[in-house]
Amino acid sequence: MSKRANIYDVAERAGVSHQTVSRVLNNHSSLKPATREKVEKAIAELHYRPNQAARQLVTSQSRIIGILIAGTELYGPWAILNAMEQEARIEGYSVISISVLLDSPDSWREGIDQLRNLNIDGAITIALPNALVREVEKSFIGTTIVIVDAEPGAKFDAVNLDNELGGALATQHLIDLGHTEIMHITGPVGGYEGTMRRKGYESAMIASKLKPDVIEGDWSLSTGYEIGKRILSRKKYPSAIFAANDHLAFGVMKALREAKIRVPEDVSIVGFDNIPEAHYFSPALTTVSQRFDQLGNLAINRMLSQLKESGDRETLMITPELISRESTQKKSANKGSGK
Amino acid sequence: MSKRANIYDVAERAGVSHQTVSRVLNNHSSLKPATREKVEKAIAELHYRPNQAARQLVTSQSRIIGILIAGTELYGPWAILNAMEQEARIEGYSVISISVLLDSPDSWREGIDQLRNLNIDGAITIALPNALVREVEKSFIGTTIVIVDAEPGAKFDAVNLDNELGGALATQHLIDLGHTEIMHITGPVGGYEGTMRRKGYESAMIASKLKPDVIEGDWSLSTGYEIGKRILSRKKYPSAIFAANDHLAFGVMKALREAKIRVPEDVSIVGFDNIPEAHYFSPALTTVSQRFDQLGNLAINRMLSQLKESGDRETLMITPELISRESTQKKSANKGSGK
DNA sequence: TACTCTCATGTTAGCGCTCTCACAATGAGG
DNA sequence: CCTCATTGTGAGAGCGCTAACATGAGAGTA
Repeated sequence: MSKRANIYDVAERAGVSHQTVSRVLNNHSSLKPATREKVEKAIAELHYRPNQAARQLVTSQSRIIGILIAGTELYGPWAILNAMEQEARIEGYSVISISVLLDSPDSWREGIDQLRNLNIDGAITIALPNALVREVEKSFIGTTIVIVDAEPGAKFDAVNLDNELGGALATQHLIDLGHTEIMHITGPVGGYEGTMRRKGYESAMIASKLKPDVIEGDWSLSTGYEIGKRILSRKKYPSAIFAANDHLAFGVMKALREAKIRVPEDVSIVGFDNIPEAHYFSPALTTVSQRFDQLGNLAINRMLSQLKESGDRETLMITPELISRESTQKKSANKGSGK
Repeated sequence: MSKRANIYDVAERAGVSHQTVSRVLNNHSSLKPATREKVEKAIAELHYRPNQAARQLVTSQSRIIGILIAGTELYGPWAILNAMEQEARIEGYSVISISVLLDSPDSWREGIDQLRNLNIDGAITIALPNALVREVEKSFIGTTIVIVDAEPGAKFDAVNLDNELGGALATQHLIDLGHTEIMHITGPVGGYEGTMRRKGYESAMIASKLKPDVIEGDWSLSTGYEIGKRILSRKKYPSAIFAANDHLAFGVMKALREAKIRVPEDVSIVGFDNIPEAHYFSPALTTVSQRFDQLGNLAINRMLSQLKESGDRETLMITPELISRESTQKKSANKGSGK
């Protein structure tokens, strides 16, 4: 195995010109079946693989999609990324993902820079804060962009979960169970998803003439725990809590547990995301389920169709679903509030 | 913004030859500072970025590392991958990850194929079944390979957690608490990590003259749950269980909870991995912690040093640590066994 | 039989870069 | 003032591929 074969080696072996080999490689029409077979035989014998760099150089497309992702601790982004990778592979594309720190603009710039140095055909952003999405839009002028789980801009395709609906669903579930003091713990401020979930919560509350009670969080387990403790230090605590994601809910539940407050008997809890652990938690977590895989697939499909026939901008929305488990129950008259 | 600038455009603007620009780009010595500055100014003004494809074509290296990963549901591989991406970025490398299905050799072939079509400088495998690792070794002859969390071969660098030690640590912890009937739920058969953890368990048991009691599992929550139910249907159940990962432990705990068997009062449970949720579970899970980030960093460092000065093969090992939480306690005489 | 027209294949140029080699300019030593 | 090393810069080739154009062999038509 001296050197990697190139297109001329194949051509020589097959007794044709290198151009004919290229035609076989790219599935051109007007090729005699016999010729094609000869070439394919030679390709197989030499274990020939086209050099992607050369191909990229001349076609100026890499069949690589760059993905900018934040919040590396979280299940959601990874699940989406994974779905994207699978879907892209089917279409012969690959995916390069760069993950940046949610709260470090320096790391944003660095990530964007690296992505720009790569020859990517398009960029997808997953769950980025609004400010970073704007940054990406500015940096990738001329590049196709698809935005996932972030504030849609008019200029780019976006694929989102209907976070507002999800927030409303969660809240309405608690209202339907008779709760009136329902607190909401938000995701990080400046993030699209959290903002929309909060909006859903607020409108559902107001629609039922209830007073919203919001405390700002982020997506982390530890913040959930901290906030749980903070809630307990109040004079009065709510009978139900809607946390903006499952991790926050887990954190809160730990704090409640430590204070011997029972879920769901004393406090009902709803999460958001339906991460795999939610079903197995004790008590099993009522949550809003989102199809991460679907989100990923849709995003890739949008990207590829933009790449092929750059059509109109679209914002797709997928619909969340409430999964009712053990962590929520009807409010009982004698419980839920006061210390 | 008509077209992307190339090296000649920069050269013209700076009043030098393209070759001098190339030298600036590649940090050659023997360049007058004044010349360098002129060129850098032109680069900035034109927003010039070198075309990677052209560079790859001539240098025949892409500065991209391909990563083959399995078990997409799991926290561990993603955490490792994430660490790798960060570390690679520091060195100016990028990472392309391909994830394959643990139990589908078809998907293995496909993943390997895609990776081979890419111009990667090296390949890293994460947590693959032994059979797949062998497959990778065969397919990437001539390519630098680093194996993470899998059976080390003599021919390649490997970076592993000391899984055997981890298994022993977990088991010994239970033995130290006075347990004698300690069951182990393994990871998937044919996987390196699970096998080694089991080995650690078995030697610890035998060293204490206890009889190993093993049931084969995989890495999933649902399998943990199924096995939990199966254990309960026995005449006698153990007073302690060591599950090969945290997800299995969570599953088992749910099954126990449903049967009103208390953890840790009736049964102590130890997991493995220390996923973020472990600390927040109810009861908080005693587990064996592994530094996924460290694993990822080491792997990238091995890879890069191989790429630079292909030295000797090494197998690195990192050390796990037992994290004792609420799910384990001293065996009390009157409990733990029988229905 | 000459003339188009199609199909199948070959020839050539060039994508943007790095590498090798050649050469000009500078300065030290005789 | 000439030689010779040393340093800085330029010219040209070529990496492996695709796209555009060129060519030749048959088939179809008058």
